[in-house]
Amino acid sequence: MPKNKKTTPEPTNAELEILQVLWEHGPSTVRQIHEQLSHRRATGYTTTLKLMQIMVGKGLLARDESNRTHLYRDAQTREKTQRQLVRSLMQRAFDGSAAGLVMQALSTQKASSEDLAEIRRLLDELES
Amino acid sequence: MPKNKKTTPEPTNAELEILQVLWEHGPSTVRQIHEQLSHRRATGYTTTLKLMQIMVGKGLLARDESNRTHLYRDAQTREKTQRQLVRSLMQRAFDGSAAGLVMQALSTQKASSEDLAEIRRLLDELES
DNA sequence: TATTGTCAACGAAAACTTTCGTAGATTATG
DNA sequence: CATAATCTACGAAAGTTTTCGTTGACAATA
Repeated sequence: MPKNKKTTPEPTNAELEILQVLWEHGPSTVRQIHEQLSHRRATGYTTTLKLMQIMVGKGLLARDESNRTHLYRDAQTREKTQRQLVRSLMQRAFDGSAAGLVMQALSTQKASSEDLAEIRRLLDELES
Repeated sequence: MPKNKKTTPEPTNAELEILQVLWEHGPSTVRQIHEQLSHRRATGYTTTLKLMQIMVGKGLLARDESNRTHLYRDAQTREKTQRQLVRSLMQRAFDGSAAGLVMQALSTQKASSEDLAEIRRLLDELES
């Protein structure tokens, strides 16, 4: 009985870690997610399970229950989730300024020259 | 007896709202912050006060107690805090990719052509 | 079939964040 | 001076997130 909220809530930090694994590996079981997660953080299996159940409740994940071992996948596209997070940070810390955020991002960590080229291409698109 | 943590923790959402007001108006009293804040959210004066006291404890704010009415200011520069948040989001949702984050940010909201030009300048710098 | 292992479900504890009521001190006002 | 207003401090309640122990169902296997 999924909740019927208008908007999907933002994933919490722990939830995002699970999403990252799903983004990298595609639909997975709890066991698989937990396996990957345990390389980064030290939490129990049931913690991961519980989080994923909560995420289904929130509409962040969907699952296939046709087998005993459920298969989970992201309910939103990666891009949609990322956009939501970026928009949120932009509002909360950059007063809504995309340029401000972009500039901090670029000065924060060196992007590869391919990345920079791709950003240029995007700029060209946006200006046309 | 201030804590002596090596790194300043990330501001929470409510804390970030307070920082935004400080960024806009400069060093302020609790009353002033609360006044500004009340335009966006509905919380009591003591809530704002308590948050700001916690923020001092965390090292997010500093205060001048020489007068009865304390004067608060940000303990980190705006840019430092923003970079910290951007870096965190980059890690948590973009697998450390600055380019990925930048591209979502640019496609999220139209930046002005001056902004775009400024970003180009930054790209030029980064490539040299 | 009996034992062992894996799974989902549940609930509650622990940790963290946000809220505000109350108290005591200081300053302003009548 | 007495009263009211304003401020900091404190602590605890309410809300949210993260953690994990335990249980019962099912499956693999000896």
